[in-house]
Amino acid sequence: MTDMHDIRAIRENPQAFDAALQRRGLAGISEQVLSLDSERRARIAEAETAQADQNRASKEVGAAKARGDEAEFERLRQLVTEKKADVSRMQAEAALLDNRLRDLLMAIPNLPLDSVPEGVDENDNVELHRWGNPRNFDFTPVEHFEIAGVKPGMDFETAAKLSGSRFVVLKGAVARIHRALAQFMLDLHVTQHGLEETWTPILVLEDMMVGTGQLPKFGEDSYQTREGYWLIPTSEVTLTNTVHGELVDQSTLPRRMVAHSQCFRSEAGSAGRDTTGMLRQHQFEKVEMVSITDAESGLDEHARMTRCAEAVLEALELPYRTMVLSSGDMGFSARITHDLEVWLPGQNKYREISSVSYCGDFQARRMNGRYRPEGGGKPEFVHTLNGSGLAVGRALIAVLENGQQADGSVTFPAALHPYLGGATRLQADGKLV
RNA sequence: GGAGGCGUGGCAGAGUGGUUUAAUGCACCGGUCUUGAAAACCGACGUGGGUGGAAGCCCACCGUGAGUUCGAAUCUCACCGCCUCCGCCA
Repeated sequence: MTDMHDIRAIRENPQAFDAALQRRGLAGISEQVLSLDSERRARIAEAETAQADQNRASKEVGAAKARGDEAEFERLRQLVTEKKADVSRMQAEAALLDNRLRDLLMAIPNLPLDSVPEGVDENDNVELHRWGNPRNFDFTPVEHFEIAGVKPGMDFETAAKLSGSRFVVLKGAVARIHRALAQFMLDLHVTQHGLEETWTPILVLEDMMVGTGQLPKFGEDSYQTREGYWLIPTSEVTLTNTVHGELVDQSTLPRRMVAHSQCFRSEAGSAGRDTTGMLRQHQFEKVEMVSITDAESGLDEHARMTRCAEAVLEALELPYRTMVLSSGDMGFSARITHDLEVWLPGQNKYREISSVSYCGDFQARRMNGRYRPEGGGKPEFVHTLNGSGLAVGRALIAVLENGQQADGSVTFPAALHPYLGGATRLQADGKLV
């Protein structure tokens, strides 16, 4: 079976496994895992012994038939039939236990690294550093959807008519700024950070959602089509699963990719949260980075990817702080996560705009993505990382709120000017100039 | 939507009921040769699981799962995925 977790590691050090889960606020489960595991192995051993007997008898049957010994042939035939029943029964028992173990392990999240701060939720996240200083406003800054120049281009009413709540229609200048942001980010990562521009499907087979960890546990958070396709909640799903079932040469690592895609989330557990504005939508755009690396360079790659995301905010002159998530606030597949929180003057707080996670071999195990070490040797699981660079809708919010002026206009960071046809600001009447 | 085809090791590709312990080639690895390299030659070379100090031994795996059979990569059925042609369509 393909292990979702390293069963050998759990056998060798069940305390460490439980301790890691407890840091996530989960009960220790190694006892249950190991009892299933040892039971399963016992059944396997029995089944294999019986199978070996059957195989031996089967071979002798052929020989007896060949030399015309009918009596011996009949006797052995009988024996094989009996053994076969034994094997079949024992294998069924083993398979049952194997499936139960698999189901159990499938639902267990990745283990936090030791460096992850202990905590139960976002209040225990630890700030690593800040960049930039929030502006001093000589007026009271408002939220993005309240800015005079933004209002004509951000239409929640029409979107609600078309699609219900948590959707938006962007028009005119606002739509263009949104597009400009995505293009700018993509260009930055491709030309400055060496990531490979990638365009992927946004409908995927169920297996891919299992591979990155959305399934089987979090099906409620995503959308599925009548045909069985899943709409990706992030292009982490497609980019990471490019190595699904693959055995690649180590020399091709690291593989650094970036994609700009639509993302779809049902926000099932977010009722009542961020209901105004376009902070939390069912459909949004994101520029996503993914790295496929080997076991040795995973953590260095994490630092690098975090820098790639930070660089976007710095280029856009948006004040932010970099957090390391506490053990209780991390996502299912992550071993460690850096969140970038951008300053939103309208809310007077820092809000998540990027999340950069190192997943170790967790996702690779689920999708059986491996590499052949240089110089030969046994295949090893790749290590995977993903990070937003950045969420486009939230970047739009940040640019609008941080650039807002007393008269309801918005000034843009210089990096964006070329992407806006040279425009430097959004007037209070909604026009770009 | 209609019709047909295909799924074998990292890759390519044999194999249609029993010496398949899965041929062969390429790639990778070790070596010989060479000033060095290439070529050539020699050798090793699938994945997972169980067991065991170790060497080893055993089991499974030819998309997945059932079935037929003394015996299945090979036959049957279902499912999954891929491809081609036609139709429709950005």
